[in-house]
Amino acid sequence: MKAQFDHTNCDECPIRHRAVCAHCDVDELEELEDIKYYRSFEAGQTIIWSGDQMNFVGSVVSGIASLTQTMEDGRTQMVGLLLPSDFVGRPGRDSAPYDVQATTDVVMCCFRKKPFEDLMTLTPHIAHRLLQMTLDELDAAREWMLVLGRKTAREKIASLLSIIARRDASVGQKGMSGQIVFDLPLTREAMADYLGLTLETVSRQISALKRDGVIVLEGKRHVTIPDMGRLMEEAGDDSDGGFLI
Amino acid sequence: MKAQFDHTNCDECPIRHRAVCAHCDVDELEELEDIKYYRSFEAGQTIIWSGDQMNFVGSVVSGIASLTQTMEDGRTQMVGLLLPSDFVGRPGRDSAPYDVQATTDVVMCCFRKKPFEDLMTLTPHIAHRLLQMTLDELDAAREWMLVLGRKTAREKIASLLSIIARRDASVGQKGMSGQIVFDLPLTREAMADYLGLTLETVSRQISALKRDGVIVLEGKRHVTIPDMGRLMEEAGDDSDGGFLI
DNA sequence: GTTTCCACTTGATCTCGGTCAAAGCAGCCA
DNA sequence: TGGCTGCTTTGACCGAGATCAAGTGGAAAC
Repeated sequence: MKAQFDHTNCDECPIRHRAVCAHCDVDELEELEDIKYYRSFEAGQTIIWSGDQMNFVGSVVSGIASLTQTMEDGRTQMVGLLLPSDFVGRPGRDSAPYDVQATTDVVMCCFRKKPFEDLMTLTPHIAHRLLQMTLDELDAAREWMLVLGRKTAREKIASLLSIIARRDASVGQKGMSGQIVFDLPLTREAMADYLGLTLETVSRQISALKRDGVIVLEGKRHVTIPDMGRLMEEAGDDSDGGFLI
Repeated sequence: MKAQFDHTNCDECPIRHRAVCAHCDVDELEELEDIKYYRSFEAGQTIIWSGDQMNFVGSVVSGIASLTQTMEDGRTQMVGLLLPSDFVGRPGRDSAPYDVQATTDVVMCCFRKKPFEDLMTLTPHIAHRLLQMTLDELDAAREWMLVLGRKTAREKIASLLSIIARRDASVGQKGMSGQIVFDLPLTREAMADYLGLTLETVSRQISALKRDGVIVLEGKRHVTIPDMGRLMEEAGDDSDGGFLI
């Protein structure tokens, strides 16, 4: 598992064009290459515990990780979904503010924090890129606040499906009837934790969307979206939201 | 109103030690001073409309502003509260992702975006400080996701009160019985928009907290917290949360 | 083959917060 | 002084989603 990424050159990296190292020039990339190493995690494993010292930062290369906060009585809220190319860690901070968990098997490209921070002060490209990525995350978090605070259960499910579709999907039949097909990377419980619902409600609403023809389910995880516009309407988003079919 | 800040030197600025310009050295500060200007807004005024071109960035000097997202059918969610020293704007972005509104009368210290961005590429202090502030905002947004997704109405109110208390309060009687006293800067409706509730529910829960002695109200806005620990328990936060009385 | 397990579905009931409606209350203008 | 106007409180009722409780189905284990 680990070997499949070891010794990979950065310019062959599948996520490089979206990750923090995008737009780095050749010598910057070499510096990064010197301090990087890969780590693998199995589904369910906790990558970082809330409050832990974090001695590395890095990017998700494959798989899905999640950021979760938990109250003493066990109520949990997922506060972020990390897909390939997303950045993990806070340069300049010592301890993690929430748990990071591997939702599926995950491979990460890691940098020890100190050398990375040093590099960041020297290479404005990286600092700039990191600021842009952080601003994107902030926008995503705030968009999610609207979902959590004001949307109905059905709208929440539709919102989650369209977010996953947007980042994770492959287009099936091309052309005008461009269906979107993907596998849900989350259990019903994980979806519930992301959406601020119970898993029963998630299940019921998915059944309802299926009954109404908004989605097509094969098995429990394989989803087809016959009409992305319809799904976005169900999500309550402005008609297009910059989404490209 | 405007005149009271015009021509002020940065090193006399009341919010300077917390704002984006903190830790700048003298010549950096002079550069900022060259491109800064003040703008005032009245309570209720919209500072930036969602989707607008943003040609400036800046810091809140006094007053309170809020970031809000609105759905087509009118449901609105406040996604951020900007207190003095908080930064407004996204270097490197053209259009605003949400409305910025003056909740009270607001004075802002603005910089035209282009010169600020240029300055940022030259002065690592500012870029670094901005990244740190953005990471703080991200943490705050994610903490709020837990509030929106998993807390009860009573816990939501208690959470909001303790956040305002933390940043906005003055300590009354010093010593062991350190009461905390402040004026609510938000209407019941604005609180509801922040908490994902209706204004009626906000009103009822405030009445309940008052009845139970968690808070003391004089009039509708003046709040005394006799026991901050008690309030934080009601908010469902971990006992101390790093809060210092 | 069948047992077990786990993720999921479905049903019955309850409850918290939303909705609708009516006052209360302070500041403001005439 | 009196009536507006806008913010707030309070009450009565309702419903979306939570809770509690079976039941289903498919894949791995024996």
